[in-house]
Amino acid sequence: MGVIDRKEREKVEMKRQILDAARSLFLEQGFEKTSIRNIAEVIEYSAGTIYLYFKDKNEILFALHVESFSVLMQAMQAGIMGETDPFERLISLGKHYLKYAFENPELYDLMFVMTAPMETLECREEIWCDGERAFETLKFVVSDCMKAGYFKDAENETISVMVWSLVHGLATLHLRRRTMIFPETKRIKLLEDAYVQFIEILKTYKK
Amino acid sequence: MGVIDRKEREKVEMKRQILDAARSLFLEQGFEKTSIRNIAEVIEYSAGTIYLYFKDKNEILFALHVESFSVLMQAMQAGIMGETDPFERLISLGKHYLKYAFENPELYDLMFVMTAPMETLECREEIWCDGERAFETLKFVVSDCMKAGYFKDAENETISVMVWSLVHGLATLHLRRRTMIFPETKRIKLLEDAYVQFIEILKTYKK
DNA sequence: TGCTTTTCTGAACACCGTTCATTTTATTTG
DNA sequence: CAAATAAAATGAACGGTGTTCAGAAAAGCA
Repeated sequence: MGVIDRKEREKVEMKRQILDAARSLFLEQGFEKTSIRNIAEVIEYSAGTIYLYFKDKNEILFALHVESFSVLMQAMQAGIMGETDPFERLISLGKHYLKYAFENPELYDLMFVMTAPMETLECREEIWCDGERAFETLKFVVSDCMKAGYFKDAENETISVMVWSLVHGLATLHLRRRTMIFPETKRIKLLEDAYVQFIEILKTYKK
Repeated sequence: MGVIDRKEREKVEMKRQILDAARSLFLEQGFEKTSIRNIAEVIEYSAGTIYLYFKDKNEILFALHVESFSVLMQAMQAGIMGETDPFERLISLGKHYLKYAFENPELYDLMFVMTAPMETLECREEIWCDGERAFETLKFVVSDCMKAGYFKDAENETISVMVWSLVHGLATLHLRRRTMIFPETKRIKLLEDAYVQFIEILKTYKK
């Protein structure tokens, strides 16, 4: 029967509609202020229908989180491919990561700050594969840097966590409004400078 | 009239009761799951009464945020006073900051991650003084390090933002469950190693 | 066409933050 | 002390939330 195939397609299509509506509402008015009823209204279905396609609101967040990772991964890959020198690759990787965070604040939040998507994973007893893949990419680049003599003989994973923490820290301090203490016009510059400075210091730590 | 003095004391006392109840509920079951009605129940008043002492829920969060900063500032001061060498002070400052974050995850969240307290400030058109004071402390220590020849001739503020971002990144990646990708037994060690490694790299960046 | 299965709805539930008329309590005045 | 006034506390109500589920509507099959 081609019917069940079509039904399957329709189910996927409906999930798409829900996610598209959810994403657009989230980006427009934030997560907190977006309700299931809002999403239902946009796709012109009743609120109850949403629950035939997603277990709960967290599962919608989680699905968007997965989507967003594929975009970030592309950006990161672009960052790597644009350079040949290992250390330049690391610099570019970080820049692309930060660029993604600043250009997609709500999505970055979903991927690396909100606890809701992690709760979905935990109750499914699954692993955070998307995060792991992104981190593996970083480790890969760090590994090449080490082969080129950078980072003396530190542990790859230690260096990678350090780099990740730094860029994540820069991103979240800003996205969660803690750069309020700096003049508005200088905030971005200060964060960029801090990143450049960090890279500069890293560069000098060679064998 | 001694009456209005007493009334004033009673008002302060009531605010204390509310904040104590709120803090204990928050630490116990998180912010999201604590309602005004919950708080009211603990102090054995009706929910409406809370609003005679605090404008809204955000203002309660903000008050706790202020409280928490005074504890963090003490911890940071202790970190500085425990050492005499400028660079050792910086190391200790960071350690105490991280210790506070890991020992008081909910409060750290309130101080540096949640947007609610910042919104209270923004609609009051005030400055985030508490954050500023903490950052000034860091800048002070960095300044002493620079006088001792560290950080070549980088900008104090740039270095300070970098250090803050790194420790904040370490803290939030963990508190918001993004260290799930590492084996549970090694998470803390990895974060500590990353901090030590960062310090080690910083140390070598001298004039 | 009638029967079954799938899909969808919308009312209901138990919450939430917040407001406000009303009642209770405390203070001041005659 | 009693009456009048002022302050504090209540609890119902409002409009919202996520979520569930009996019953209605639509689709697929005989």
